Amino acid sequence: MTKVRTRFAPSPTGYMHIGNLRTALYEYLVAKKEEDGVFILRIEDTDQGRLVEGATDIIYETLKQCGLNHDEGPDIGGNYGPYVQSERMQSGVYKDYAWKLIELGGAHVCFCGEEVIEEQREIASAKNTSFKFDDPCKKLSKEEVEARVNAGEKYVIRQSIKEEGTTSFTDEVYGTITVDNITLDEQVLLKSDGFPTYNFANVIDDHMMDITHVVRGNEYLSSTPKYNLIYESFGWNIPTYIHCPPVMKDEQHKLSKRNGDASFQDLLSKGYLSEAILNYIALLGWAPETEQEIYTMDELKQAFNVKRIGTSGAIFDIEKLKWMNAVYLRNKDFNEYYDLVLPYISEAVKNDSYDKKEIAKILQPRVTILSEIHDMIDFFDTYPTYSNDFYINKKMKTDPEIALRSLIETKKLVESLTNWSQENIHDSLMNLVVEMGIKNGQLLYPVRIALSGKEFTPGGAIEIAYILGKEETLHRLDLSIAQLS
RNA sequence: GGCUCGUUGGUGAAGCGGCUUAACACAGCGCCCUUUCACGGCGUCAUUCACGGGUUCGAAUCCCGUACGAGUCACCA
Repeated sequence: MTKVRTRFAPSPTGYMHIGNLRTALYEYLVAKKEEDGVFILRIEDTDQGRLVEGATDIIYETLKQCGLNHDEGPDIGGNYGPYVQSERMQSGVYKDYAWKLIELGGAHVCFCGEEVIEEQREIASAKNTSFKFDDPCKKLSKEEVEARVNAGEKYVIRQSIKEEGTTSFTDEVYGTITVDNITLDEQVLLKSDGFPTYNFANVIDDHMMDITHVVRGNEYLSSTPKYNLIYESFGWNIPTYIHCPPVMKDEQHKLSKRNGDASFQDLLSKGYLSEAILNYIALLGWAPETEQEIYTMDELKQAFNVKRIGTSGAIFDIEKLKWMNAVYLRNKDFNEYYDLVLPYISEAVKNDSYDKKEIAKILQPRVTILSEIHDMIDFFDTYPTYSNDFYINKKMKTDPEIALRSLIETKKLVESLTNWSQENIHDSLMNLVVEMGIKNGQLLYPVRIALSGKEFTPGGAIEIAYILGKEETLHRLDLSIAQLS
């Protein structure tokens, strides 16, 4: 059995999209499932018009952040280089192969301008029949073609497809697909600027790089027979195809760059972890055999199986990603989590006298995405103005009147406290509850409101008081007592 | 319009002819735990698998048709 070789072949046209990233993930997994599988990065930049500066760096950066490390690629080399199509072109390979394909009867030279095609299209639509370009250049003699090419006339090379028969192929996901050759379009292989089209470069490169498994979106399903015809003309081995269903924004629309839908970079900047994103998208369109949902990359390599990729589009559900992100955050070892979260805490809480570690602790079971941290803990720094209505809570059986009594007693207690430990604060307050003959919530709920000025907070009264320190606790208690009086 | 593909709950999905009066997870709802919110625990949420026929003792699972959706038909990838 030959080594499995897969390739991720993006165009450098901007941010990395979720669907794209998922394709990269699947390609990586298909290769890495095997001991000696090879994952390759190839840059497809044959469309000079759409190139975006810096886009290639985003691709490198993203793969790195995701741990989808490639074994061969433009930045690290390999035995099948170059790995950028515009560089490959320099040797004239695509042109040579295109001409060779002509000799083999799989292609022909075409001098038609857009007008000729347009004209035929109009006639077809006028007659209400389906359009298929019937290239008059196919009838040109070899001599005439040579003469015109030599004379410097602009030309393209189009694929030649016979009208009879059918072409079938088997996709690992979608099964066997058969089409009538007559419906196949004689696509351009080599553009007039000398660049190959994606369709052609792809076939040539995949063959030259010994790619064994082609993983791509199902939008290529209908052009795959055309590629296979090229492989057949050359007498090359056809790779194993793995077409993936699209990642959708909603039932009708794919997730796309054009609509400004969230990219991988956007998600990162909103505070999603790359591991969580990857884990989540692995499950979009692929179902594991077991009920496990949280996977490390190694586990994913083990569990991944092309046969369990689905066939229908999957809607990207940010809610589930949020949940998964929270799971990752919660399950992290505290120190690792702390490193991750510290910048966000420091940004929200500038006051250095507060113990950031304690803040991180109360946050860990509650954070979902990092960017939400700010609003959760900014009350430590800036005591907000709040409404006395916050003191009304039916379940806790508190109202402003009870609150005022509790706060006054708490203040007296706090003033007398000498040992400012969480344990001591807890025990003293609990004693006070007993002394006052009220319920826990009637004391602790108002105190928490008084200290935070917020209805909901990470952590309860005791934790917050502990972090604020005795002085600030008394200060806030005073302010709240004044407000309630 | 032609061709190709798809259709299980709000979402991701399992199921591949009887074990299914359709798993699991997210979201929702309710309860418990509890000093708020979370975390954790428990329960509930499709009598039904787009629809209509057929095959079969038996169908979400096989076949045919219809509807709806997507992709493709570029010198884009």
